[in-house]
Amino acid sequence: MDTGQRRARKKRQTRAALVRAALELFDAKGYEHTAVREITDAVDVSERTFFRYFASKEDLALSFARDWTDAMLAMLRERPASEDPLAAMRGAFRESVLAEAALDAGDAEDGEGADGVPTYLLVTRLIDSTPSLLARHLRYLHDRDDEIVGVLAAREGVDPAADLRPRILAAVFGSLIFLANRAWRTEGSTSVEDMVAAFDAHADQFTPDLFGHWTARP
Amino acid sequence: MDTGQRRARKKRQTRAALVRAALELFDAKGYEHTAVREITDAVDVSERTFFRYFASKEDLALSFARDWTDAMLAMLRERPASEDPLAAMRGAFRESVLAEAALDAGDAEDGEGADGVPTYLLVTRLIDSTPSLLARHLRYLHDRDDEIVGVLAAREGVDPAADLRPRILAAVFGSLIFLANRAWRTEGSTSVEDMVAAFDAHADQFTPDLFGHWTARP
DNA sequence: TACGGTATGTCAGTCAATGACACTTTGCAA
DNA sequence: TTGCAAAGTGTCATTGACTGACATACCGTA
Repeated sequence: MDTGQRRARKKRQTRAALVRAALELFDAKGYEHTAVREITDAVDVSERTFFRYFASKEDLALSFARDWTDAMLAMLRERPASEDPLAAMRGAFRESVLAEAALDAGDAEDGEGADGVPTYLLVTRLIDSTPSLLARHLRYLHDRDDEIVGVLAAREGVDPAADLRPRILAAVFGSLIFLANRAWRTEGSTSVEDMVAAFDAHADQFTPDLFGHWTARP
Repeated sequence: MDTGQRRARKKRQTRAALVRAALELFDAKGYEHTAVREITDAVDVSERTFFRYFASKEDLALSFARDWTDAMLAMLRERPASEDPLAAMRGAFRESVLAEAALDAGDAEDGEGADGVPTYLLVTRLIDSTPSLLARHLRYLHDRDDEIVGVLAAREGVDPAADLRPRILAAVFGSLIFLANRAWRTEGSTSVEDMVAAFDAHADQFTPDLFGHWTARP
């Protein structure tokens, strides 16, 4: 249906230019203080065009989160059945983060993001520091939880409507990602490997002694 | 500082009138299709006044959620130390929901909400069916998780910065509430007791067999 | 009663988002 | 090559949430 090459390429370019300009502006002056107008001026397209590419300003800011979630779900589906649910999610997380980071390094033609900062970090920081974006992002994750639940339930052969375990695990997973991300950024690292390590350290803490009364841990 | 009685009373009245009018309109025509203007017209105040009472339209819609969270936290703090964390949260949930429902029944001068529908149900339904509200609500809960974590950690004497158990439990708690709420509404009940029962049924499923591979449950 | 502070109204303006319509470019076929 | 239809874009007008500045009405108190 869309055999046209030049046309498709131009679209991709415009879209990429909008995202790039937007992220730079967001990083420089903050999300709230960046008007759509400024973004479109930087790329020299009309404001109307912006909204033909993105449903909203938030939509643009979260486009990376969407890509990552897609990747993570794809990885999760491919995990061997021998892994238990938690192990599968940990594996899927690791693989998807590394894959996205590689992609990012790939199309970083003249230095990533503003200067040397990987997009993954840029976007995470942006979301976590912008209340309205954080809200949208949480809802987005919440929406996609259903898919995670579906995959986990299928893997383990349980009924997701009656058995809450997949649902609970998905919720916990989301929390762990959030906390690990924040911890990672606090430590000031920009390496994706460190991010994955931070996640693993957090996931290690998710153990059965969560139930009953708690006693101090080693 | 504010000994004036008439003044304070009028403020409360205006605020209550705005909330009441808003909820009725939201219920009748939906959140998105209700303009702030319509709400203020119904109460006969200026649009500017609305924004002096509420930071945003969303702020008004979520004011009940705030009240409930306050109540739930207060209850949680009062739970006996003998209860393990999960039991304490279950108790706090039950008590706070029943308390808020009683409050609601109290000031429902001429029939609750639109007609006989308890505010708790009205608001829950509204949030769950309005994407932008759901987003804000999720962020709100996320923000207040810190407080829950603090209480749980203090109860059990663990360090919330190093020990993730309180955090994870708070996240799971949020999920359980959501799911129980939805299940309850699906069943068509408007009784708060049923809501509490639904929550308990869900919480019962949160057990240590969450770890490792899953086997079918009885 | 007069004063000071607080609640409210009015007005103008910003910004995100959407619909309607016109114009230009591109892909493809006669 | 020409010509047409679709896709992409621009322009304009409009709605609706929200904010700041300033004026006005109101209440509690000296």
